[in-house]
Parts: sequence; C-alpha cells; structure tokens
Amino acid sequence: MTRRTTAGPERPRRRGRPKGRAVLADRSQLLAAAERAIASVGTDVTMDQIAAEAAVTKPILYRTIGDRDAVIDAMSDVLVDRIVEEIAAFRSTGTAPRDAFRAAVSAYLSAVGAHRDLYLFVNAAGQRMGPLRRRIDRSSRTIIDVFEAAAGGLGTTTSPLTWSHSIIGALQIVTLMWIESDDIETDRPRRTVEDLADDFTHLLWPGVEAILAAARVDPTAGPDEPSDD
Amino acid sequence: MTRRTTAGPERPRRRGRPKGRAVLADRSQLLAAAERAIASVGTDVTMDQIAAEAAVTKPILYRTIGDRDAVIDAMSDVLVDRIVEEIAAFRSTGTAPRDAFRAAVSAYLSAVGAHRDLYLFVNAAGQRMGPLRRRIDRSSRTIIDVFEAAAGGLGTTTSPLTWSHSIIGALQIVTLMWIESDDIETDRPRRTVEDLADDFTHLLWPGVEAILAAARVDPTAGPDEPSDD
DNA sequence: GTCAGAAGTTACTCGGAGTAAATAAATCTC
DNA sequence: GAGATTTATTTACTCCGAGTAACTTCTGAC
Repeated sequence: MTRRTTAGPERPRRRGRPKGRAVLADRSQLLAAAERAIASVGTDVTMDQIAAEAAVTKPILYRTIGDRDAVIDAMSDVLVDRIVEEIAAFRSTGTAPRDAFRAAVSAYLSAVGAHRDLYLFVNAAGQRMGPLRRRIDRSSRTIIDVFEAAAGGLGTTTSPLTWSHSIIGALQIVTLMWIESDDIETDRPRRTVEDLADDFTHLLWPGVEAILAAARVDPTAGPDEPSDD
Repeated sequence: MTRRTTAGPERPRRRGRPKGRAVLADRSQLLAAAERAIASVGTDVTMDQIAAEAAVTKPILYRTIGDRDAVIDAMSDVLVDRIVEEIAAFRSTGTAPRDAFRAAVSAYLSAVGAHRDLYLFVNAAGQRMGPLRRRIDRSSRTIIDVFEAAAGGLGTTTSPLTWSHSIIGALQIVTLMWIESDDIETDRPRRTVEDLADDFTHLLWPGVEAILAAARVDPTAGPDEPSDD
C-alpha cells in the first residue's frame, strides 16, 4: 500500500505537474462539478467533496474559484441565471400586466423546483451576509428589470429597492417552505406551482399595481432610467 | 503552577463539583449570557464564548440548553417574544386596519433595530433549516394572530400560510438589508423606520386588504377558527 | 463512615476550512 | 542539450470550533 514502485492503477494521480499541457480544470468545469457534488451529497457539501467530484484537489479549487463564500457566490449566480432564463422563456408578449406577474412567479417557482438542491445549497449555506447581500442585490436588479419590462417603466416614485426586497423576501420564504415541504414529511401534500403562484399574486399584485399606477400618474422619473440610485 | 496547595487566585475554578448547593446556572441565566455574548462578540459567537460569558463550562451549556441549533432556537424565541411585545405595546385600539398594519410593521422594525445583534445572530446562524423552519412557523402563527386581531377574523379562504410566509419573508429581507446598511458603509444614508414602514405598507397592504375583503364577503370558515390546517 | 449518584471540569476526538511545503513536468538559458 | 527556473499539482499540515468522554469532587442516604 505504501510501495510506490508497484502502485496499482488505483493511485489517484501522480504527484507533481501532470503530463498534458492543458490546465486540469477551468472555472466552468469546477462549477459544474460543484453542482454535481451538491446534487449528490446535499446542502452541506464539503470543499473536499467538491474537489473530489471535479477530480482535482482542494488547492486547485481554492486557486481557481476561491473559498467557500466564492463557491456560494458562483453557484448563486448560476442559479439566478437559470431562473432568469426560465422566466424569460415563459414571458409571453401582449399579456395583461397581472398575468405577466403571475407567469413570472410561476416560472420562478418552476425553475427553483427544477434546481432544488442548488437552491437549498445557496440558501442554507449562503447566509453569511456577504454572499446573501450580493445575491439579494443581483436579484433586486433582475426583479426590477422584469417588472419594468412587464409593466413598461417604473420610475423612482417610491423606492424600488424596498419593494424589490419585499418581493424577493416573500418569494424566498414561500419557495423555501414549499421546497422543504417536499423534503420532510408534512401532514398535507405539497401544493402545486400554480396554486402558489395564484396565492402569491393575490397578495402581492394589488400593491404592485397601485405603485405602478401611481408611477404612471406622477412620472417624476423617466420610465427608461435604470434607477441606479 | 502545578502545585495546588499554593494555588493562587488566578486558577479559574477548582476541578469537580463546587461547594455551593445552588445549581450554577439555570436556563434563563444561560440565555441571558448568550445574549450578552452575542452582543459583545457578534454574529459568530462560539459555544465556548457563550459558556465563558455565563461563567460556566461547555458541557453545562450543552446539558442545560443543547447544541448550537438549540441555542439558536432559544434566542429566536427570545427575539420573537420581544418583537411581539413591542407590537402589542404599539397597538392602538380603534385605528383603521391599514394604520394598524402600518403600526405593526413600524413596531416590528423598531424592535428589530433595538435588538440588532440578536436579529443578525438568529438570521445569520439560523439558516440550518431546522431552526429556520421553526422560527418561520412560529412567526407565521404570530402574524396570522396579529392580523386576525387587527382585521377581525380571516378564515381560510386563501391559504393563510402562503401569505403569512410572504409577509414574513418580505419583512425579513427588508429588515436585513436595512440593518445591514448600518453595518457596512453604503452610499446612501440609512432610511428611517417610518419611511420603510410606509413603503412596505404601500406594497403589501392593498393585497392584504383585498384578501380580507374577500374573506369577509365569503366567510367559508368561521372567523374564530385558528386555521390550524 | 461509606457508597451511590449528582454536578462540574478537564481534556479529548472529530471534521472541515484554508494553507504551506514538497514534487514533478515544462520551459527557458546558454 | 544540460542545468536553472517557473508552473502546476499533490500531500500533508495547521487551526479552530462543535460536541463528548472521562475523570473529580461534593452531597445525601443508610
């Protein structure tokens, strides 16, 4: 077992720099491996496990991606990308604003449901203020964009940050409890995406609509301003 | 230094059971110490630090309260109690439902602001699904109670769980970002509680009102049912 | 007195994050 | 083309915190 001259093929890799010229794993490969590791191990994947899944050792992971927060950030970005993609795919032109809202919520839920492990990982592990803040900021911008597109401009009448945060938070907890209700055995069956989207829309849409109406009546800011401040 | 007959006063404590008859620390003392430790050390207090703050050793802490999740649960309960207390103190009878809603939000924000460290601890450390779920469940019940009291019965027309989750989530993220904006240096100044409560109410109240109205028109469930299911 | 058990402390194990040192290929220099 | 240098990688470590086992001392019953 300690003899290296007769080492069998089970020795994972020779020490030192390997023969091939190519870099062993680039960022995207590592992230894909991280996702696989998350899917197979679960929320509390270890850095070693991620590295092992990528057939690479820890220092490589640390050099290429960074520490655990960096991994969380990266997976968070991956997840948000997928969700945005899903929402964009579901967006049908010409529908009424309320339907667009509801469709977006529904698409969000579907996307999260399709990437359950990723979502749980990002949410469970990512509450270290740093990653969380970055994720919320990014989601905020996305949400604001979506609703500008769905409703044709918002302006800055009321602070968009507060209610984008509200919407994100509401969606987050609703989604979390929904997804988790699949994990642990609850008394009642898991609700459908459509039911949840309906409930959510019932609660949130009237306020959104009122704010949009107010913005339309009093357009103190141009509808095309990205409302950066 | 190893002589125990001439041991100076700097030896922290004699080994074994001490002389006094009283139990060294009961649960409430330990929780108070935990709160102090959180306030002085910050979000990532260690179990040793909590025990040290209570002038007790770790196994005592583990036997009396439990593991880290149990501490989080307990602090979570403490925090929720404080918040509920604050909301109850601010609740004025006879106001319009919308004002009651807004006052509750404002009281919530004030309470959290007054217990900033506790809130950050519970939120940052408590996302391990177990404690989080328990906290959300408890908050859900509280929120439902508050609104039943404020609006005079809700019934079960739409699933109260979904929108209590929504409200909790929205409040949570808004609060978190607000509190954190005090921590790290952001470009803009911290917003006031009143502004935040206004924004929040603008976004959330219309939906709540609509749901309450629908429940009043179609009281499929008695207003006094706690809607346990 | 002495024995059982309760109450506490010390000192440990275990596991994971992050890093330093070792090692081998590739490339450069003359 | 032989040594020096650089680069890519692995092994093996340190550090720290959660949780626990084992040991020590006090108290009470008989």
